Amino acid sequence: MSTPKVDYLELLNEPQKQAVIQTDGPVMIIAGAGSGKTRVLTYRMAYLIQKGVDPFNILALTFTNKAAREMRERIEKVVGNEARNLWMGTFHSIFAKILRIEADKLGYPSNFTIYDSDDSKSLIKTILKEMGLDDKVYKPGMVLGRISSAKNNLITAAAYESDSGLTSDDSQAGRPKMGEIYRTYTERCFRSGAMDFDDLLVKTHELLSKFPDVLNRYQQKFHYVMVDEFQDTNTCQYAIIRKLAAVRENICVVGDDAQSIYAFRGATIRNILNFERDYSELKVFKLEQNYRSTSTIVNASSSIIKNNKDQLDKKVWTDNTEGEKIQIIRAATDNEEGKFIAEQIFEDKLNKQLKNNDFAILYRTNAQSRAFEEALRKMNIPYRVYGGTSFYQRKEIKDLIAYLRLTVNPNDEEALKRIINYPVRGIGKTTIDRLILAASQNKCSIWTVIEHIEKIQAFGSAISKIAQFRLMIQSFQSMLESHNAYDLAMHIAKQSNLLKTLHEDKTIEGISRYENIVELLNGIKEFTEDDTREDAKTISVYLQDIALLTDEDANKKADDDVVKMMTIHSAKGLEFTQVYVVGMEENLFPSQMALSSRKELEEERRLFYVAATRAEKKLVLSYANSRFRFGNLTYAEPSRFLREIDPRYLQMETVRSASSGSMTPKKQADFSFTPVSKAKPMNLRFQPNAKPMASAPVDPNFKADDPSQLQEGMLVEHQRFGKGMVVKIEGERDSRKATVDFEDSGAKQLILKYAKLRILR
DNA sequence: TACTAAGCTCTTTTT
DNA sequence: GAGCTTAGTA
Repeated sequence: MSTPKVDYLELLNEPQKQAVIQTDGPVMIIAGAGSGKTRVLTYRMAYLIQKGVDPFNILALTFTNKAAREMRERIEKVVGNEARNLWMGTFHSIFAKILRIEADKLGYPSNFTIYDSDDSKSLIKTILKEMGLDDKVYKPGMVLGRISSAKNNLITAAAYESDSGLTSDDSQAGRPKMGEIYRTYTERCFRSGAMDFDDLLVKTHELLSKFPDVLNRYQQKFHYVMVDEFQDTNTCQYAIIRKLAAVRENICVVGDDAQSIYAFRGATIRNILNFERDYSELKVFKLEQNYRSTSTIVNASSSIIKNNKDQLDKKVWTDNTEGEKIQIIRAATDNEEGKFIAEQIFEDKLNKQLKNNDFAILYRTNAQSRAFEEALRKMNIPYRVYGGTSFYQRKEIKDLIAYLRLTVNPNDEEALKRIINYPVRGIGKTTIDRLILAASQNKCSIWTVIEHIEKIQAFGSAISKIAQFRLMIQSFQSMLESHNAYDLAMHIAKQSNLLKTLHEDKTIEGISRYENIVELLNGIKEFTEDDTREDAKTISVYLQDIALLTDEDANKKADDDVVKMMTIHSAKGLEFTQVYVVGMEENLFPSQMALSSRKELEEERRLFYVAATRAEKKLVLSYANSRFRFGNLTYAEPSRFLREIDPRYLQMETVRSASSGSMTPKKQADFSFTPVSKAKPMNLRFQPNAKPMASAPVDPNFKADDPSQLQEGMLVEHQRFGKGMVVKIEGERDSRKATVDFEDSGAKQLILKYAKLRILR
C-alpha cells in the first residue's frame, strides 16, 4: 500500500488532520458547530480510498439524503468516479437496501411496502375502531409515538406486554390496551407486507441478531464504518452499528452533543457516553475552531449553550472578525413581524449587495411560515418554504401512489383502503368495514378476502362491484413486468378514472390537483428515462426510490436564488450569510410542551444554539407581542432565551409600531418577562355567529352563494375574520377569487365559492 | 350511498 | 387554519 497523494491534507488544521489520518480502530470526533466536520468526514473517506481501500467496503451512515448526497459529491471531487461505489446513505435507506435483499429470512416479500407516518397513523385508527377504543383516550399520534419509542429501544410487542413497568404506566394513565394495540399493529403491518420507518431499523437489528451468517457477511463486507451526526442516533441504531463493526472495530463516529435535537424521537446523548465505555481503545478528537461565523455570533451562541447542565467539555472559538451585533426585533403582531423582516431583507439586499440566497428565515414550527410568505410576496422577494406539507403528502399524489403500491403489493392494506372507492365506484363504508372485519377474522389481508369474495355471502350485491375492482387491479398487475414505470403509471391513472375525475374538477383546488398529478407523472417519466442508472425502470423500483425521499430531495431547484424558510430542525447542517430566527416567544420557542422538564428545555436550548450558529455574518432575532394561533389572538412574551444571551453581543432593540409603521429604537433591556405560570393568554376568538356591526347594516339582497355580486371596494364581513374591504377580484364565476383586507387579520385571499361574506352598506 | 355544511379539536420538531 | 367527524339532505 503506497502513500497516497494527500495534498488536501494541507487544507486542514492539526486536529482535523489527526482525525483524518487515524483511520483504524474506534474513533470519536466531537465537532463544534462550523468546525469543518463535513470536510473531515469527506477527506477521511477520500483518504481511505486513496490508500487502496475498496469503496465497496466503506459504509457511511447519515441522517438525511441531502447530507449523503453532498458528501458523495465532495468525495467525488477528490477521488473521482470511485466514490459512486461507497455504501453511503441514510440509516433508513441503507437498511432498506439490506432488507430488500434479505427480506425472505424474516418472512417479508422483497417488494415490501414502506409505510409513512400517515399510513401508520391511519392503521392505528383502524385498529382502535376495531377494538372499540376511544380515540380521545388513545390518541393515534400518541399511541404511535409510544410504539415508536418502544421499537427504538428494542422492546418488542411481546416484551412490552410482559414488562410490568410499562403496562402499569399504561394502566395508570387509563390506557391498559396499549400493549395489545402494539401487538395488533405489528401483526397488521406484517400481514400487509409493510414496514414502517422504525421497522427499517428494528427489522435490520432482528435480521443481524437472528441470522449469524447474514451478520457475518456484512461484517466481512464493511471494513470501515462511519456515522455522521452521531448524537442523533437512537438505541436501535447504535446496536446495529456496533454489530456491524464488531469484527474489525474500524468505526468512526462524528457528532456534537450541543446539537442534539432529536431526543424526542428516541435519540440519546447517552450513546456518546456509551461509546467511550464500549470501546476502551477509543481515540477522541475535538474540533473546536469555528470557521463559519463572526466572533460575535460564536461567543453569543456559547453564552446561550452554557446554560445547559448536560454537556461535554468543549470550547468553541474563532479567529474570525467581530462583525455586527445581534439584532433583536420586537413586532406588534405576527404579520408585522413578517412585514418588518421582509423590508429589512429588501434593504440589506440593496445596501450590502447580497443575494436572496444569503438569507434564511428559521422558525420553531412550520405553521409560522405564513406571515413571512405573505410579506415576502408583497415585496416581490422570491422565496421557498422547505418542509411543511411535502409534495408526496398531498392527497392526489398519495392516491395515485396508492394505486401503484397496491399493484406491486396487493396486501398493502393502507393503499387499498385509500383507493377502493376513489374515484367513487359504489363500494361504500359498510362494505369496506365488512371487508376489514372479514380480514381480521380470517387473519389474512383484505386483498385475500377480495380474492375469495364470491364465497362470502355477507356481501350480497356489493360482490359484483368488488369483483370489478379486483379485475382492474389484476389487469394492472399483469403489466408489471412488461411495462416500464411511466407507461404503467399513465395506464393506471387513466384506467382508474383518477385523471378524468381530477380533470373534470374545475375549482381552483381541482385544477392544482390535476397539475400535481401531471407533475408526478412527469417525475415518473424522468425516472424511466434516466440512463445513468442500471436497475430496472419498473414501478416497484420507482416506489422504493421515493419511499424514503422527502420533498427537498425531489426538488432539484434547491440552488435557486431565493430566500429560504424552514424549521430550525431542517436547517441543521446548513449555513447562511444572514439568519433571522423568528417567533422568539415564550411558549412558542421554547415550546410550551418543553417547559415541564429540564431535559426538554435543554433540548430547546440546543435547538436555539443550532439556529444561531447557522449564521455567518449577521443574526437577527425577532418576536411579536401578539400572535394568531388556532384562530385565537394570544399575547406573547419574549423568549427566555433572549435574556440568556450575553448582552454585550446584543444591539439596541428595534420596535415596530403597529399603527404608524415606523421604526423606533428602544433599549434592549426594556423587554419585560413574567414567569410562564403567571402569563395570561388573552382569548379574542371571533364569535362564529357574530352580529354585523350596527353601523353597517347587512344588505338583505346579497346571496352568500352568488360570488358574482361582489365588487372591488365593497365593505364586507366574514364570520371569522371580521370586517374588511374587497381590494382585488380575479377569475370568473365559480372560480372567482377575492383578496379582502380585513381589519384584524390583514389581507386574505378567499375563493368566493367558499367565502362566507356579507356585503355591508 | 354520496355529498355538503357546520362543528369540534388540535395546538412541535422528522427519517 | 386544517383536518376530521357528524348530521342532514338528495
